[in-house]
Amino acid sequence: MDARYNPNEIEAKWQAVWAEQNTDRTPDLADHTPAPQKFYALSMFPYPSGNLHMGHVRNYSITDAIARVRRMQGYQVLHPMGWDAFGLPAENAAIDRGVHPAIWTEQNIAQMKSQLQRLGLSYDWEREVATCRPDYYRWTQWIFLQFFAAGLAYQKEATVNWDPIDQTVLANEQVDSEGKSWRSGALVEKRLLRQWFFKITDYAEQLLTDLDKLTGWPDRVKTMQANWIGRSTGALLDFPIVGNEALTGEKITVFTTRPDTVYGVTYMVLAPEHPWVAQVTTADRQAAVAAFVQEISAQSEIDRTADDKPKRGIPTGGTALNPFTGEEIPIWIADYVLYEYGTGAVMGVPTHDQRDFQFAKNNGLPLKVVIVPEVGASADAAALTAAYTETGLLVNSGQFDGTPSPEAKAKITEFAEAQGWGKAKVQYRLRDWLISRQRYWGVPIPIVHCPNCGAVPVPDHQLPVELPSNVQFSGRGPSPLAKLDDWVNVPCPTCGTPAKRETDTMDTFVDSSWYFLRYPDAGNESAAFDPAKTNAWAPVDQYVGGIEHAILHLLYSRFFTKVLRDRGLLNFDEPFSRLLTQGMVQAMAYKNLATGKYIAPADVDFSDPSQPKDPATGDPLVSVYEKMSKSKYNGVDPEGVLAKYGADTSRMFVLFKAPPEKDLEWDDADVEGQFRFLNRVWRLVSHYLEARAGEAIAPDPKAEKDLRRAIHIAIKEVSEDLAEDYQLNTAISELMKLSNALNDYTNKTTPVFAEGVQTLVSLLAPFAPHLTEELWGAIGQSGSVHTASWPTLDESALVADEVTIVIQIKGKTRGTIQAPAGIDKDTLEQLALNSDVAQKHIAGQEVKKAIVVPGKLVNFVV
RNA sequence: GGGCAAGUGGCGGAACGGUAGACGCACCGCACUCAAAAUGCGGCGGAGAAAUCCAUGAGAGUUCGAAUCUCUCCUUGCCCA
Repeated sequence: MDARYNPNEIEAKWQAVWAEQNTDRTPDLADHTPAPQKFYALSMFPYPSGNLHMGHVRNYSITDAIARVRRMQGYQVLHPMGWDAFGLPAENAAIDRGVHPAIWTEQNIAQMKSQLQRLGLSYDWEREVATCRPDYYRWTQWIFLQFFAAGLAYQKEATVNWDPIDQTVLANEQVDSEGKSWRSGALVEKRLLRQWFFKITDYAEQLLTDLDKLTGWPDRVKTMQANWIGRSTGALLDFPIVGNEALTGEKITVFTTRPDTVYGVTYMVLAPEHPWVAQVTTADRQAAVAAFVQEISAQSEIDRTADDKPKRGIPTGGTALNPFTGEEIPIWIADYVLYEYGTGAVMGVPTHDQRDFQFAKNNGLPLKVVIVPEVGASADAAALTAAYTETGLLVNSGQFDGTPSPEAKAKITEFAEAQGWGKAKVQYRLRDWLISRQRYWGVPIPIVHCPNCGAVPVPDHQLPVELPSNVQFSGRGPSPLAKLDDWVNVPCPTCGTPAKRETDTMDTFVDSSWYFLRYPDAGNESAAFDPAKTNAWAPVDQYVGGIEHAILHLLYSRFFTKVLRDRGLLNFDEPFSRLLTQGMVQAMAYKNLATGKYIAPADVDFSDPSQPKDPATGDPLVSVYEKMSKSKYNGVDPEGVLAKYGADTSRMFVLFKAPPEKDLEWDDADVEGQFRFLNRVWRLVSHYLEARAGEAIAPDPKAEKDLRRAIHIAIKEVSEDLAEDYQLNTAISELMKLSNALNDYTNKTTPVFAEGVQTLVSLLAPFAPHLTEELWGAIGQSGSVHTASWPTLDESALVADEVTIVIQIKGKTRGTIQAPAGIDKDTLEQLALNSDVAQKHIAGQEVKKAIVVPGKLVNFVV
């Protein structure tokens, strides 16, 4: 064994050995009877940008440590990796640099794969998937057709972002905060296009109620999903349109969570996109209304509904009837009503809804109080300075006067139902998932549009519908696929008539909504997966990834799982049993508050160390920890850290510095600290080997027993830290304690010391796999430490002869005594009472009560 | 505005309702060295000579005992409006 720890040398050596021996191959569950204990450990797969960043290092180090621990604990482990490889950046590279997206993507995958391998992550690379490869997206298409067959994939008109200069559709992320195209700078317009949707709303209730099953998920993620689904109970109420020949007998239906306020309705509002707008509008109002509609169409949804923006609207001249009061009320259109949400129309109750209140005040609409806080309270609308949104008693509400408002919700709904004016309704904020993308680098939607048969699924045996490779990328005009006539024009699979392929591709979230089902059977060429294999490995036992996926990716994956279960392909209904959302990796950034610009750390003027300055302006800079990013010049490249300290130190640092779910502040000094620790472990083993080779020294029984206790405390604590919640930072601190105890122990020749060294190497293995593999061989163990078993806790070793007992007087700690372990309560109380500490503080006072916690403390109440 | 987290030394962070600050970083002292680095030993919340006292965002409460449980408030972050 070398005297010096040389990480680069041993890491390269062991990575080659592991690769050659295929150490991390997944065991075959079918080989084991009875069924073995399986463990499916999964990190969220990355987008292959070509550059590994610290967030990846953190994510994968966490999951790898977990996978390695479980292997050592005897589980059969599946720990795969793959690539979320479709998406915009590849298409941009094609436009900007003329390199085909497939080539660009595969190059990036190769690059990132070698970076990942440098980290010593125990992946079974035989199961690698890449969503952009036909052997994968063939099955994405097949799953789409499963949805289609189940009536869960359908087309409807929806708005898209339209760039009028480039004549192309833009993704939301290609539109900046000012509503301009990132490429052309043109003001983005809204256009209606016929597009594909997944009917996730059919599963809204299940997706909500099943959150209760997810006991291994962080509460905040569940809350975020629940908010996103947004279940609200209320009523659909109908307001007949009056005085309009074209719409005779038609009704405007609104959804409201406050049917108790229906007697206070003083106007109706339609979304500007509502199909009846033109017909409802009276002749004299047509021009003004059309202009308003045009203007609103240019605004983003966020602008339209933001709380701090004034709500704008204009009257249509049309009139509706409030059937409850018999009053005629004006119909308006306004920006804050969205056509996609609810029924695209709302009832206006200015007195009991704050948004309606402001709208009515701004537009001179009447107010009518229908709920008062208590009996006899003023019902004067003019006196209100804000809407009264609390519960109360109904007034001005006909037969419902005096009813408490919560009760009135149900009563008025029942009454409406009886009268044929409406019905109770559960509404969700969740909308159907728009999966159509008008671009090239995605999964082609396997549909052919036939003039006779309509939308016809491409037959299974014709899958995959491959992406053509002879494509021009300009970033202008329609999707590259739509421009390829020989690709678009095909006969209808059903009737043979000339027909056209669907040219939309799928949202990349579709690709990632099922990849975890593919890993258990990644090579399958005749099915997306063999249900027997996927049911055996899935659900994922531990999923690890960023909080930014708390809503969409995780919700979509849950949706897919439920749909595929209902199609008989899966026997479970939640894909991820436990979820760990790791925090961000942050680093110090220097910001000039005056200019709002970030300064690269290398450029900062540190001539006054207490006050960094902007080298250009001389302004003082504030230093703050922020998420690593190019724009803030605070990124730390993993390659540099790996080259300098090696993979083991990098892994140890990201695992030790903060609990996994919290943000981690990058600090070079702390990386050094971890490097020092690994060096100490190296020297410890080195000293141990020297001592072992020399003459044995007679052991001191008491010291040996204490050391053995320290060893088994470490086993206990580390095992507990890794049991469920993965407190990796404290697990490593326990290893440091054990290392310190062994270092302090002078007689390194004894069997107990040898046990200590072997235990330390084993417990450290999941975190620093290369170092421990080297040391495992050096101390004379055969095979790999990673296939060795996890140290077994000997409970008897934890028992101490003497324990420290805390002496408290009236709950205040006054000192400690040493007492024999395992003595009975009364003896302990006597011992404590007679102690110097107790005598001094009791000082003649009467002891009224003594609380004795065996092995811990005695508290005297005087 | 609503919901969910969180607030502990100079810093990151530990603490089944039971000695607050484990472990690490930074810093200080000492040893080794011509010197430095590395390494090793020791110190390190505040006040005090000490005995002790005070300290977990603020305030109340429950309890023999509260960083931990309850309530009110303040601050920060995230999600939803």
